[in-house]
Amino acid sequence: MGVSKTDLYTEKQNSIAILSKALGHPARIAIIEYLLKVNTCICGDIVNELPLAQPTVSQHLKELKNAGLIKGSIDGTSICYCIDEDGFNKLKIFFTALDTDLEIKKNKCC
Amino acid sequence: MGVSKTDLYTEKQNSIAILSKALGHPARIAIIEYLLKVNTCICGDIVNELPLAQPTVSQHLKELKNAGLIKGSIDGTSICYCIDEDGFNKLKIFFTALDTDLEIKKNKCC
DNA sequence: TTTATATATTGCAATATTACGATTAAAAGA
DNA sequence: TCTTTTAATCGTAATATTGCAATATATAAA
Repeated sequence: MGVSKTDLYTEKQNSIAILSKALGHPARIAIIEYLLKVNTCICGDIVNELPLAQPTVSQHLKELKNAGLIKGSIDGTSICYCIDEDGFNKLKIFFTALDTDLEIKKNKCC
Repeated sequence: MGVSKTDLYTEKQNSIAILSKALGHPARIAIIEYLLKVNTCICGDIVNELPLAQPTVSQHLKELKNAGLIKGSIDGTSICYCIDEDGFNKLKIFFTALDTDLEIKKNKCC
């Protein structure tokens, strides 16, 4: 099928999955790392940075934006992109709780 | 194409992307959450827990195992699964560094 | 107004993912 | 040995993703 039954899971499960999925491509990790380094940049900067064509970069930016991991604001003919803390905070909360759980339980395995 | 050019990115970028991608489906988040709750379980337990058929669950388990997020060991006719800390530690390191970066720079946006 | 610049959108081909029925494999018990 | 139990694998259909050329859009500059 290729389609996931999102209505069968909790809102939190879907939310974490959407955020994780957006980070599930090396180009998008590269974009995030670049944005962390330069704080803000325009699409063209990323096109110069990555070995991908402009439409492909634009598509990756769209996915990161839809997931809530980056923000973009119009600045003349270009668009200024930066990290969106909201998305990363949600992930941080999830992984922190997960990590606490693992430490308490000392990760009992089989 | 549908294929990502993994050789064009750093090992770290690919590694984080693979781990994130594995978490990019609500069923797999549900499996992780369930494993955190019960520590260890067999495939059949997850089949009872999730609204998915046994082959589908088996496939999701395989992906989580390949990514290094869970471990499985043979126990008679069944297989005992548990969290693999190694994968989650890699993610933790990435997100912790990212978070430190954001706090230092106070996330300067456009 | 025309032209240049920057980015988004469209359309398409190649490939990957998701889901499940049917089947297989492997160990345990009768 | 035969049967049951448990989980993996195979095959397949439906859908999603990735990447790019071509095109569209929108603002700025000349």
